Order: sequence, then structure tokens, then C-alpha cells
Amino acid sequence: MPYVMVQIPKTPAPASIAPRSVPTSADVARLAGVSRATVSYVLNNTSAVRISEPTRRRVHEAAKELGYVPHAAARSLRAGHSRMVLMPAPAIPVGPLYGQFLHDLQRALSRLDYTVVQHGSVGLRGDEAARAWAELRPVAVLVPHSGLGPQGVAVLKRSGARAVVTLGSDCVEGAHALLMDHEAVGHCAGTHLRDRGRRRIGVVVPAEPGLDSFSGPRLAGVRRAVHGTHATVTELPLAYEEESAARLAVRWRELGLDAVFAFNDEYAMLLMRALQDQGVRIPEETAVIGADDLMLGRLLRPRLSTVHLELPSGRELAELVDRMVRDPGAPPERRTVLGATVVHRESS
Amino acid sequence: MPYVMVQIPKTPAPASIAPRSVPTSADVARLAGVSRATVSYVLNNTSAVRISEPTRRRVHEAAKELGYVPHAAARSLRAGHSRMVLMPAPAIPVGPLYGQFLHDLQRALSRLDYTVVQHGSVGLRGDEAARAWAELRPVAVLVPHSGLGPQGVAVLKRSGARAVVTLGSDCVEGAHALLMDHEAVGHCAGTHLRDRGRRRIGVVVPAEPGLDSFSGPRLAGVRRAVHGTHATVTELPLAYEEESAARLAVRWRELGLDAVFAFNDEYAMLLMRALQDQGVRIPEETAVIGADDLMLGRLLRPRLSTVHLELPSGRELAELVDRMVRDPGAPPERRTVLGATVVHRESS
DNA sequence: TTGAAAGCGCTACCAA
DNA sequence: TTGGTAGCGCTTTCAA
Repeated sequence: MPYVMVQIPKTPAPASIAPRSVPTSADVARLAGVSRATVSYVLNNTSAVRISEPTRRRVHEAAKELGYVPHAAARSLRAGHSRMVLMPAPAIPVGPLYGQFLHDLQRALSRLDYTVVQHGSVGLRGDEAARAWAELRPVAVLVPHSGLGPQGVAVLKRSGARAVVTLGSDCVEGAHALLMDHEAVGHCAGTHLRDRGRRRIGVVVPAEPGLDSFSGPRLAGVRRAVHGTHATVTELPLAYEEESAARLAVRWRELGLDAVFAFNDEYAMLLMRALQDQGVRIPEETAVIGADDLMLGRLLRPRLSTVHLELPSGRELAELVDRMVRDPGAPPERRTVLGATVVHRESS
Repeated sequence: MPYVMVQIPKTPAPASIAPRSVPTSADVARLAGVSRATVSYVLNNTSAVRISEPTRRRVHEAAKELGYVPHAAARSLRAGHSRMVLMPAPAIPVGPLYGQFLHDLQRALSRLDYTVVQHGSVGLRGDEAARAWAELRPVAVLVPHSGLGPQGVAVLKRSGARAVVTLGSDCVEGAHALLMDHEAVGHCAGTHLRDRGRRRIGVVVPAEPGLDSFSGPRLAGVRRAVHGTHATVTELPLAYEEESAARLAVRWRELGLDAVFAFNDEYAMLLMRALQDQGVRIPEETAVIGADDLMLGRLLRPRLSTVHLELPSGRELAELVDRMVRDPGAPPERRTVLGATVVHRESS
């Protein structure tokens, strides 16, 4: 008797009356006249089990007819792990360089059968964000320029993340680190200016928040480049607005600088325009160098010297992440992945 | 006897021996000396149930000590729905304008207690992508500039998405549509040039793939603006490279154009530079207008005229999505959400 | 105020 | 070759 009860479908109405419920593998099984297990075997091509060709076909047809899509949450709950690689969505609009990098990385991870997801964790700071990410039980987490403390790393690992990787200027306890060495970018620019005989070097520091983790190391790099010489380094706060640049340009001659590293090509263009409007001759009076090697710089007159950044290839990085996931016991790895080379054009 | 077996923990070793397993609510319950139900009540502040203060504290302490983080998949599996809003991650690097919009939208949705996720579905086209998204059972899906057919919409809806919204130039059967009317952008630019007496108008069409869904409508808009006048419209393919621009500039005079709508400010800068290098006087010989109203344009000489785009506020759009989720039965809504106004500067 | 237990959709083990 | 079924972690009803 109780046996009979088990056979009664839980929903009193069949599909024809309740048309809009999400089809499950049980529905597919029912329609194909097989068990849920068989459905699972067929749809996942389980190699350990042989299913006859007619049955396979019936299952596939039933799945198609119902528009069946497996439920990722149920699957990973059962499996005990997911193939999700999580990254926080960038908080600030991202340039073409980094955008391309992200795109390649996603593509490469997809090829390795990971699902890449950017989590829009705006407004959550530090370990709150880590908790929100951990709820999704990603198998790996990639975090650009820290904002993640050792606590956060611990939360993620304890919740099953097999690899936590920071992309940024500094390392975090317990996480792998792909060091984007922006100090080297500044050093590169500073060395270039120094070698070309410049002695009073300005360094633009963006006033916009969120850029600190880049601007700080870049400034430090310039400082290191001129260390032990007679050259000086002057910090130049600058907001990304015409007025801010104009204010700086007006008092340019009294600053007495003969060179400036403008943080990146965009700030360089902003400043260069303001200086030119003030009649400052570039590069004679003041040498200007940017960074990022954007198309933009080639279009300026004089053509903008810049620091070309070499990000790691997406494929390379994806394989690294994959290796870390496969061997979660390995000690945290630190690897420098940002190449910086000067592209000398006309402005320096 | 079988009763006793049920009580035996499935893992023979207690936490001290198996240190690295992910803590569950059962672990919290055990440590706090309460049932899993109580843990759930406490951690979710279930208002229908009163839990004594000492118990609450014990549960919170246990959760903290274990570093417990709830399992989103299990939760939404049980609940039968998630609060996930899914968007495909942009395939092409996204400009500051759209980037800011995305950011605001994410923030606003977060405030409404949705989890926003960008799915890195590169390399999947059309309905494959829709299937991949559907596996995550998002409650809503926002898809920029189509790439999603009626099939895809159906898949998503059948898998439980309560709102499917396209942001783009055209509508898709069954989905809500936020029409980014790029035709109006072109119309705006075309009208401006026409009103300023220009009669032979060029329109830059980027050679880069992925921009078609913008460039097509923009071109059409210019055509409509001059319809019924004696003005002509000439399509100008242009790749985002100096050489391509130079090639176009060399044969500029033989094209005999007196104005150009350059797709956006970046292509405008590229072309303007090439034209100036050829000695073409702007705006006397040729008027140039861009679009997007980037900072960039203000820095050019002559200052670049442009079409300023007004995207909907993130908050507004988030509330719209929320309303659609709450009332999934409502008929598909079509709404135009892109304001376009000319900013007249010096180049036109 | 708290606990026992069912069940969300899926996969994998074992039995038939 | 196929089916029955336990159980992943969680919430929620019903009982105590």
C-alpha cells in the first residue's frame, strides 16, 4: 500500500494543466519511458555505462521536446564542487588593454571547461565581498589588485575554493599572486627620463579614487630610478578634468620641471594639451611620457612616448589557474607577470 | 538497530582528523548544540519564529568560529528560485560611458538584493549561450545588443527566468526590450550636419567586428536625416588603425565630402588626425562630428563636436527589472532609453 | 521555543 | 543495459 503512494506524482496535475513548470530530468525520464539514472547517463555521456542507441535517441528527443536544461546548482551540489571561476567585476571602467586581457582569459578558461563569472560586488568591501563570493562555492577566485585581506582568502579557501589568485601589486597571505609590478612601470619611465638628461621630474598622481594601487607603485618606481642621482621627483595630483589640468599648467613654469611621467596615456594627453595651450614646448621644455601604449598616443603631436605594458597571455594564465586547481596543496606561488618597455616617440 | 546506524556520522573521523572539509549548517548546529532548523532560523532572522537570545548568540558564535558561509546553490535549490541577475560579460572592451552605466546598474540591483553576475560566455553563439545561462537558473537576464534569438528567450523563460530584457537596437519576440536607439544617434548627427549646410556627408563604419549593431543603425539614422534633401550619404569603412585612416585621408579630396559623422569620438580623433596631416582644414573644408561625448573630444583642436548619449540611470533600470521580476505575467515592454543630443563645439 | 524530517534536482553506487 | 535510491546543504512545515 505505501508502495502505491510513492508512485503517485507529487503534483496532482500533469504537464498539460500546469504548463509552466521548469522541466527536470524526471520529466525527461517520464517522457522517454526510462529512469532518471538513464537520462543522466545519456545526457552526460557517462563512459562507464553503455546505453543502447535507441534509448539514447529517445532520451535526447524527450530532452529536446521539453527544452530541458540541467540545473547547475543541483549538479554541483551533488558533485560537491563546481567548475566556476569567479572574478569580481571591475569597479572602474577598464581600458582596452586590460579588457582584451580579461576577454582572452575568459575564452581560455572556457576552453578548459570552466565557467567564468564576474560577480558584481559593488558596495561590498573586503571580507563582505569574500563572503558573497564564497556563497557561490567557486573552484577558483581571481581578484584584481587586492582589496582582499588574508581573512578573505581564508574564508574562500574554507568554503572550498581550490585556488585563490590575486592580480595586483602585492601579495596576500595564503593566496597565489600574479604580481602586476607597477613599480617597474614607473621605474622604466623614470630611467628613460633620467637617461635622456632630465633632472626635475614630475609624476602625475590621479585624484580619482580606485587608481591608488597603480599610481602609488608607479610613483615609487620613478623615485627608485633616480635614487642616487641629483634628479628630483615631484608628485603632481591631477583630476581627469580640463580645469584641473589647466590649473596645473598655469603654474607649470614656476614648478621648474623638465619632464613628467603622466601616469598613463590618457592623463598624458590631458596634461599635454593643457601645457601646449600654455605655450610650453614639448619635448624641448618638458618631456612627457605616458603608459599603456594606447592608439591615442600615436595620434598626438608630438607623438607620445609611452611605457608599453605586456600582460600575460590569457591562455598561459588559464593554464596556470588550472594547474593550481588540480593541485590545491601546492604552496602559494608568486609570479611577476607584467612586462614594461619604453616606446620612445617624440614627446620625450 | 537500524536506528542506531542512522545516528552514526557518515564521516568516520571527526573534525579534528578531517580538518579541511567545508562547514555546513549541520556543523554549526552541532557546535552550538541546537538543530539545523534553529541555525537556519537564526542566521536568516526568520521573523515567523522567535528564538531565545542565548540560543541566537550561541549559533552566531558557532557560525563565526567555523567560518560558516551558506551554500547559495543549496539554498536556491531548496527555495526553487534564485535572486541572480545574469548578464553576458561584454565581448569587446567597453567605453567609460557604458562602463559607468553597468556599474551603476549593478549597484542599484545589489541594493534591491539581487546578485549580479556577468557570465563569460565567449565563444558560445546564440542559443548555446542561452543554454549556458539557463543552467544557472537566473531570475532575470539582461542581454546587451541582441545576439539572442526568440529560441534563446524561450529557453531562458522555460528554465525559470522571470524577466528577459534585451538592451539594444531591436526587439526579440517574448523579451522585454530597452531600445538603445542608435538610429536616433545617427539622425541627430545627420540633422546637425544638414542644418549647417553640409550636403555631401560621409559616415564612418568601423571595420572591427562586433560594432555592426551600433554602426548599422547610426548609418541608417543619417540617411533618414537627409532623406528628401539633395544631400548624399557615403559609407566609409575604417579600421581603428593609423594606416587605415591614412589611406582614407589620402583620397579624401577626391571623395569630395564636406562633412563626416565618424561613428564615435575615438574614430573621429583617428580620422581627424589623418585629415589634418593631409592638410584638410576642419571644419572649413570638412566638418567632423563624433559621438559619446568623451573627455577626449574636448582636448582635440579644433574641439570635437559630438553626440552626447544619455543612458538611463542604473537605479531606474534596476527598478524596472525588479518590477518585471515581480510581475512575470506582464506583456513584453518596449521602451526607448537612449537620449541623443548634439554638443556643438568647433569641428562642425 | 526547538527539533524531526521531507524534499528541491541531480549523479553515482549497487542490484537486477 | 537499466532502475532504484541515497544523499549533496538548505529551508520550512508540522509536532512536540
